[in-house]
Order: sequence, then structure tokens, then C-alpha cells
Amino acid sequence: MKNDILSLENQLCFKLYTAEKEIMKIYRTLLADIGVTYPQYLTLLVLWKEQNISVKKLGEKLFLDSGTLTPMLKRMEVNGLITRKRSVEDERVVLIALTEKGESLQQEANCIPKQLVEKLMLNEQDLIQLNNILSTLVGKLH
Amino acid sequence: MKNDILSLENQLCFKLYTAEKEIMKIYRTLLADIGVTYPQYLTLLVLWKEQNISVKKLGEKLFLDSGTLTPMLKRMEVNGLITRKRSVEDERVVLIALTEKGESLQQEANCIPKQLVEKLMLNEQDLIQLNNILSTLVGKLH
DNA sequence: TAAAATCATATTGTGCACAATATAAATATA
DNA sequence: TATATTTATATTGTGCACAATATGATTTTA
Repeated sequence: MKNDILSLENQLCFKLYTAEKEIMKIYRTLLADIGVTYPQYLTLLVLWKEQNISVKKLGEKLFLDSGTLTPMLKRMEVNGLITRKRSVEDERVVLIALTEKGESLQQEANCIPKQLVEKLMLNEQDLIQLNNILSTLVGKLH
Repeated sequence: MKNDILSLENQLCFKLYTAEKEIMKIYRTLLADIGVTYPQYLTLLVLWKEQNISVKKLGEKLFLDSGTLTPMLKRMEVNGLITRKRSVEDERVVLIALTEKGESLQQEANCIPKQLVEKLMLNEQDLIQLNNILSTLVGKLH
């Protein structure tokens, strides 16, 4: 029985690794319409709710560090989606805000969750179960 | 109710994305002992069962293309884990085989699945359920 | 208050992941 | 049997992801 868990494990992690890539593939096609990547989309989701957030706080929400965020945010700045400004109160802090273009993408992105759920082709029960187990997992690991 | 699924969705995919990264973090520490990355470990798992496999066949098993595999396999070759040889029958094919060093890593890697399951801290039922849902998902998406 | 410690971000380097394209070999077909 | 098509791998370029380190600002403390 112990062996079952162990032999299951390789398959399980490989499936998680594969599933993540497959879902990213779906996102890639959906997000191509609005010209952003998945991590950029996550950043927009945060900014649509909370403007003028620091890189540190954004990183805490997305579980990403400055080595990932700094270049990504620079690309988003080049693409005219956001602005990056040093805080006046604390020069160490860089504040991220949406441009009008970044703001306007929210309308176009509205349809994405629905399209994605359709492509996942999981029933509601599986969605809820998967969500619960992943919550437990992420909660324990992070 | 439809809205529940939709609002769940962003969280669900983000959790899958996060969970995958967290598990890779665990693998990174475990695999550091034997000096390989997770995709390299997957490659070794395949090679420990089947020698002299072509890049194409390896890619079909791991769901990775030559743009990912070619440089990774070259790194593994530099590290003395594998050999790469053009097939004599079909010059287009590159065959991958283990070196003695690559072969010998199997012993050292034996303990990894057990260590990983311990760190996941999921009970057997959750492991099985997660495995089942991910199987469904990957099966449908791929 | 000067030195040390902490903090927020940036930089560098390595390794995937994948789209797009190129190349060379093998096979099919007109 | 030339030509076209297909096949297997390689290359190039972009974008994360993260470890390690650097930098400069802020805060703590001796």
C-alpha cells in the first residue's frame, strides 16, 4: 500500500507539471488577443483591484521575486500597460500603476475566465475538488 | 451558480500554477544532491527503463519539443549523464543513451519519491483524488 | 550620531518552455 | 528518377523563474 503511494507520486507530479503547461497553452491563445502573458495577466488582475501597489506587495500576492518581476514589469511598461515610479516617501519602493491602456484591457479580459472554464471541460464537482486539494497543498507548502 | 465557477476559476488556475512552482521548489532541493533539474530527472526516469531512445520518442513521453530537449540533452551530455549519437539507419534520428554515471544515479535517486511524498503532506485519499482529476484534465487537454 | 543591520529593488547567470524557422535526410509521387 | 513532401532535429528569439549577489535607501543600535 505504501508502495502504491510512492509509485503514484512520479505520475502525480508529472501530471501536475503537464497540466500546468497545458493550461498555460490555453491561456496563451486566449491572452494573445490582448497581448499579455499569464504572469502579466495575473499582475493586471491585481492592479485592476488595487492601484499603486509596490513591487514587494505584488510579489507577495503572486509569489514571485524581483528577479522575475522587475524585467516583466519593464516589458509591461514598454508595452504601455503600466507605469513604474519610485515612491517619494521611501526611495527604495517602486510603485506600479495602470495606464489607461492597461485599465481598458479589463473589458476585453472579461470573457477570458468563461472561455477558459469551457476549455477545461471539467464538471463543477471536479473543479471544486481540485480547488480544495490545491488549496490544502499550497497552504501547506507555502 | 455559474458565477461561482467563474470566480473560482482564476483562483484555481493560479493555485495550479503556484502548486507546480512549490513542488518544483521541493524537487530542486532534493535533486540538487544528484545534480539534476526536474526535466532532467524525468528524462532519467525514462532512460532508466528504456535505453537508446530517440529525441522524438522522449519528447512524446515528456510532452516537450526539440527546442526544449536539444539544449537540455546537451547539458546532460556535458555533465556526463548521457550520450547523443546519430542513428546509422536514419541519419535524422539522434539516439540518447545513459552513461555509467547516468545509470548509477538511479540508486541515489531511489529515496526521492518517498522524501517528496513526505514533504507534500497530503493524505492518501487526497493524493488519489488529485491524481484522478489531473488524469482527467491532462487526458482531455492533451 | 556614526556604524551596523535591514529592507526594497535591480542585476547577472542558468535553465527551462515554446513559437517560428531552418536544415538535412528520408520517403512519396508525378 | 527528378521533384515535392514529410520527418527529425537544430537554431533563434522571447519570456518567465529563481538563486546569488549588488546597490542604495532606511532604520536600528551601540
